[in-house]
Amino acid sequence: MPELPEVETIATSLGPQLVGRRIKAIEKLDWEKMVEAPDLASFQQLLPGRTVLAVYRRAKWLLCTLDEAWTLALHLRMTGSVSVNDATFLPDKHTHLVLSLDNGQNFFFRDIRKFGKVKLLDEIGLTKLNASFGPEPLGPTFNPAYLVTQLVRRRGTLKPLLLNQKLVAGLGNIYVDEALWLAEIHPLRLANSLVEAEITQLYTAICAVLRQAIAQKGTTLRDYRYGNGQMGENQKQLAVYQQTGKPCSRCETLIERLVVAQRATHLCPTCQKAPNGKISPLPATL
DNA sequence: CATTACCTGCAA
DNA sequence: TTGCAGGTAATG
Repeated sequence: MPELPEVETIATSLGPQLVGRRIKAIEKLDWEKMVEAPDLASFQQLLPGRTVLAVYRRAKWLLCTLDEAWTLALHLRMTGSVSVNDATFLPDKHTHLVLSLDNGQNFFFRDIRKFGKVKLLDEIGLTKLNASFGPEPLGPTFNPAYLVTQLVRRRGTLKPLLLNQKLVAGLGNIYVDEALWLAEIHPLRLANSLVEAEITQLYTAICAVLRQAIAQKGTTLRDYRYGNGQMGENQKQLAVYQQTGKPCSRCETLIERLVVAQRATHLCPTCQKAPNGKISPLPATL
């Protein structure tokens, strides 16, 4: 579910609820496979007693800086959500991790599909996690020049590359489709076929869709919530994602759905001209 | 590069 | 009943 804007929104709302709190105990942990590191016994031994110093996001990871140089890292994957609740609120069957806090509240990690992951990282683990991702798209090292150097030397289809967290961190299926529509670029274009002007346009579009989505507190399609169960608003702004059959807001052509890299992909076939050799000849205007 | 696996719930 | 879902790792 959550991509960069959703995890960013969650981190922002979670910070005031967690920073300064001490974790008293692990009250529930009934899906042990979600603990990726360290081993389960160490996780259970090390976490109680830690104090939360900061909450932030890197890529799609939600990171809680703890004392003694530990970091609690959570990945929500498709259906994960977190919340902080009064002690009277009991976890349901999908809530697989509950941490009691020193103010009497409980931190919940709920995940219907059980794809979510939690790790307790030392400084080396955190460094390795950071190194496994490309630049933050809204940070200083992601810029048109970087995108040019990355795309010109890569073969392969554009959309899967944009989903690759090593190229740029935090994009997922929603925002890749939205950015490609905004940039008027077809998802099946080969990465090394883009000219510089298109790459600059793509860069601008990626930043724009992410900034708008953050301003809208994320896209709630089904499960995503932030804060006290609130829904995002960005689903009202989607141009193509899950808009199959509706008219394009730029040209009125009906939005189409296809499958690219095994992922549902939405586009305007008029605005986003078909790539050479894949669907139809590339118009000379490109 | 494509396919499969990991899981559950929901809509068609 | 089938297909589909915001993600990613593992496997041919």
